[in-house]
Amino acid sequence: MNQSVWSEGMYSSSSVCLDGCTAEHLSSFQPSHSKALSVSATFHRDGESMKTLPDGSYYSTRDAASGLICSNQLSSSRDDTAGHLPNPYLHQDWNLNSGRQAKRARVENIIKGMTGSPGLCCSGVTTDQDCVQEEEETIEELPLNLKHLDRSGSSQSRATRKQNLRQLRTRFSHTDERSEITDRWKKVKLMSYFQSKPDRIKLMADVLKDELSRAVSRSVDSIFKSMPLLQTNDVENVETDMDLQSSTCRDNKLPCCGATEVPDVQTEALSLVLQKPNVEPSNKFVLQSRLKPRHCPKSPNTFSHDSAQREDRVSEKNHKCLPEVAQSKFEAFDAHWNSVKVRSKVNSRSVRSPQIHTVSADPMLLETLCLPHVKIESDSLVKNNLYMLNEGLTTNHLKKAKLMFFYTRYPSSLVLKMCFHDVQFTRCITSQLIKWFSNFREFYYIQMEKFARHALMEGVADARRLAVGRESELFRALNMHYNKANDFQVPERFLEVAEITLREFYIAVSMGKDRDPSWKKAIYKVICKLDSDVPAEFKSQHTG
DNA sequence: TGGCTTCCTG
DNA sequence: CAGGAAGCCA
Repeated sequence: MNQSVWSEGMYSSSSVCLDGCTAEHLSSFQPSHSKALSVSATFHRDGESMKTLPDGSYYSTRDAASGLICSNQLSSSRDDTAGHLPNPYLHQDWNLNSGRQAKRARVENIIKGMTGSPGLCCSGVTTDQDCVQEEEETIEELPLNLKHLDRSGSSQSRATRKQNLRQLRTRFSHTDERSEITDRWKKVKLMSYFQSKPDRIKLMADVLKDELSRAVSRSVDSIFKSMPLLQTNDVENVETDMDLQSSTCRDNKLPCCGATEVPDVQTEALSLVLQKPNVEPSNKFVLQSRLKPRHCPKSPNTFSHDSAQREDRVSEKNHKCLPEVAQSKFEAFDAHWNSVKVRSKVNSRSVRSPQIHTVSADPMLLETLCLPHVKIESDSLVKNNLYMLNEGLTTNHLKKAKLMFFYTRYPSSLVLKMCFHDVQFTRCITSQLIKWFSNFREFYYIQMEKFARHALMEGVADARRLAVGRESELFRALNMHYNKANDFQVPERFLEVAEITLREFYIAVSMGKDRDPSWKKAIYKVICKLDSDVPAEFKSQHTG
């Protein structure tokens, strides 16, 4: 469908171009007030102009010499060969070239379709006599005090007609929909009575345009109101995954991501959702969706009351292993260590967005509505939906990998594939995951060495006095790195492994093994044997 | 030789 | 966290 149909301007325009739509599209595109107001629309199939009927069926205009007026013909097809003055408010279906009677018949048919009143309209080709008779009948319905008015229909100026139309629009814009339509058409009939026949036709056409615009506008509104898929969850996903990253292509220098680096994360993410055509940035619908507040409940803290009590006990134990005096000194040591050992990390690198194959949560609806730009926008909003297949790793995957580290420091490729089966595994994806765990280990061992040296400096004489509890500084540092949100219950086994690692480092440093450049390898050998199985939850269907 | 790991750097 | 170099190992 022509995008202009959905632009702001459509609400005040009668131009309803449905080119590109199929009959199926239109059959579902029913105005919300179809009972009160039937709207015809035109689309094209194999070069043939098709028209819809109020009941949803459609037929070819080739076969129809008269009948429903094509809305876009109303607006775009104009031919003044009939000798009518051009009227910017009036565009008749001159293409059919059936003469004034046929034109009048079509107008009358529109009235029939919109009012549903058989008494108001002639079927098929109507003669002037028919319509004169109809007008006589209509006059009988007029209030008595109006009957005396001159019914010769002295021609009014077009300015007067416009004014009449404006008055109609103004006066009947806030009343009940159905009675409003009925009343409107009564007024139109009344107004038209005082005008010459050509002017009456023009007035009718003007009002028809107005009604058509109203109907389409209401239909669009109702359609948008009935689209739940672009609500909160999707917006939340957008915000969550704005900082998606995928360095996988860089690994192999493949252009698969098709991403040009831009400084702004959001810009990156949005630019990669799809190569969009020029989409109206002022699209009200998109704007509203983006502005919707996120109200996704944060995952509950999994720490139970029991575990909190246990932590309290552990906390006391840990305070014993790290003397209070050392607590204050540790900060100075930490600063010194960081300046000497820990390399400054530049983490401001903009994360990269993955290339994602997305399928809209409800593609059928969007396709049916012929809203290509809405579909594109919604694609950007539903990245985490059911049909997604990641070609890149997201921040959710990173978070999951960090949590996995609590169980396994040296995951095999098989384990990685089992835990990240929502990712299309390639060599570069595997490399990136392995690299992640390598980085995790690096941080882990750096922390271990730092705390081991600190303990040694503090005069801890026995490695058995070193313990790692949930309240220890070491654990806090690790937890901050791997479980920043602190919404994951770190397994007890990890604390045990961390304690073993700390003691290994302490022993190695205290024995002077660190003079050997490869002194850490022996520790690595020990630690790599302490991996646990990753829980089944990590291998379940959904990441995160 | 390819896969994996650590170390170093940004 | 990523990139790259270097080393180890089957």
